[in-house]
Amino acid sequence: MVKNAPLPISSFPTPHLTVDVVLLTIDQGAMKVLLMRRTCEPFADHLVLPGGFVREHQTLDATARWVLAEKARLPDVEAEQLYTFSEPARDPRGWVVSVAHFALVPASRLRAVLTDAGEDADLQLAAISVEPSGEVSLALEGEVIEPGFDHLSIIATAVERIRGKLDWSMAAFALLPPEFTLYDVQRVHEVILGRPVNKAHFRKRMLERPMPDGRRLIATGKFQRGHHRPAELYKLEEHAA
Amino acid sequence: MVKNAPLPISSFPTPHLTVDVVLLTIDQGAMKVLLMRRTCEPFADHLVLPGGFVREHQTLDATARWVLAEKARLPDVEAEQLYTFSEPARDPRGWVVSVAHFALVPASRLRAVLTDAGEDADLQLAAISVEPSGEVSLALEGEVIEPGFDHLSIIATAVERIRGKLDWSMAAFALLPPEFTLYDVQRVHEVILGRPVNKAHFRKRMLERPMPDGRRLIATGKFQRGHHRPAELYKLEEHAA
DNA sequence: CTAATAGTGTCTGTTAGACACTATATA
DNA sequence: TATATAGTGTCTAACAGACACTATTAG
Repeated sequence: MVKNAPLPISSFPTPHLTVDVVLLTIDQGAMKVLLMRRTCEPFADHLVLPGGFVREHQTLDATARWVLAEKARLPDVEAEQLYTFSEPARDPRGWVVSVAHFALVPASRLRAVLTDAGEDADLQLAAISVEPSGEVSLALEGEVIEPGFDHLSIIATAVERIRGKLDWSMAAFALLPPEFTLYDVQRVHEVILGRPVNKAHFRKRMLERPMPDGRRLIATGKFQRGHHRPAELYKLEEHAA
Repeated sequence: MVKNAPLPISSFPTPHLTVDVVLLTIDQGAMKVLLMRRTCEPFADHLVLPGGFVREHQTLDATARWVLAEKARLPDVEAEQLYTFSEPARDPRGWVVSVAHFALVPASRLRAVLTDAGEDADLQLAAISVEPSGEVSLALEGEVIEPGFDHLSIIATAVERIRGKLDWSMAAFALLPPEFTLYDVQRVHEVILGRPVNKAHFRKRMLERPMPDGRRLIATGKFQRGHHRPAELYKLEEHAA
């Protein structure tokens, strides 16, 4: 695989390079990940992360966006690079290195895609369980499932990453609709961290401290009516631009 | 995107895959990075990060260790994966994707390698300056230098990463000899963070809190004699195994 | 009214920085 | 002695969790 640019770069074999995307959401009080059912070997009929080969003259980010748009039918979703997986045996077909990315989307938007696409798209939302030890497992309608390739490791890495950056990032808001109650935000944090957080303190902190990008939470004056006392809806301040 | 088992995987071109290593150290009160002088085009005579192609049946970690051992003459140094750089124009020779790693080593050990190898090895230690804005620049003996390829971006990413994890990691100890004074540790933190830290509080925290791996700092009873009051030497507790 | 959820006030322990203080070596 | 560096004690502010309290809706 010698390049014809000024000089040959090297005579060694080159790997196939792919991007796999861990699309996380919070649905019914649980972290879930989008998987696709494979139709061919290897791992035919297994569920795997959506992914695709990196094309020449394309960046990894662009490939991740392409995967999200084409395979998950989610244009306009940003992905962040997670880790590059290179175990030689990770793909039985040969030498395939995968740059894992992760992305966050509100369950409402994902549900729309799933029902719109119907079942023919073979898109599934698997629930993620995280042991206190950090071990991760997946379940579909209560049944534990084993994803293909090394994709369980990739998902575990994504969970670890989002837990680590939750506090100083806007991650929670990427998982929520544009307007939300403070309890919604708290529940997102609790689900991701896998433990309860202090209500009074959490609310104070969210309202007093601006987000990493400088924006604050502002009350909309609107209320979410439920069976009991309505909760006020908040939104992120507009971008200062 | 044909995926017939077992081969071929895809008919698209595949990229060259390399590993570049950001080897950081603290020397004379400054963060420094190990660079090598290139002898051929492109960027002939420029300084660049040590790196190498990933071979088939090798992991990225193994490649990073190989680069450290062969190019920097530092066997037994561990590298951590940093970020994968994929800008199509980053290498004028063609499509080269690089998985950047970073590693930490005490200046004493690096100095030994540099003097031992002599200047024929073309290894250089460049000082890293970090603006409050986060912008990074390199200097060699006071002269600002521009490394080849996108390696300045890679170094900036490494600085950002080590700043972020300094507090909860053992990073400082990888940059120090086995025995050190508490001031040594404080100075490492100050250089990396680019700001002073509180002496009394820093010492208390270092002595009271175990490291992430559970080990504590223990006094050796030995003292480093200088021009004034000697400072006690500490070391990391032995591994519990 | 009660039940249930929304939201607040107050206490307490921990962490961090400021800053002044003591301690001990060399010269 | 002076001086520079090593190391500590104390105050204060910010932060986080515990927990009880008030507030407002549906029914």
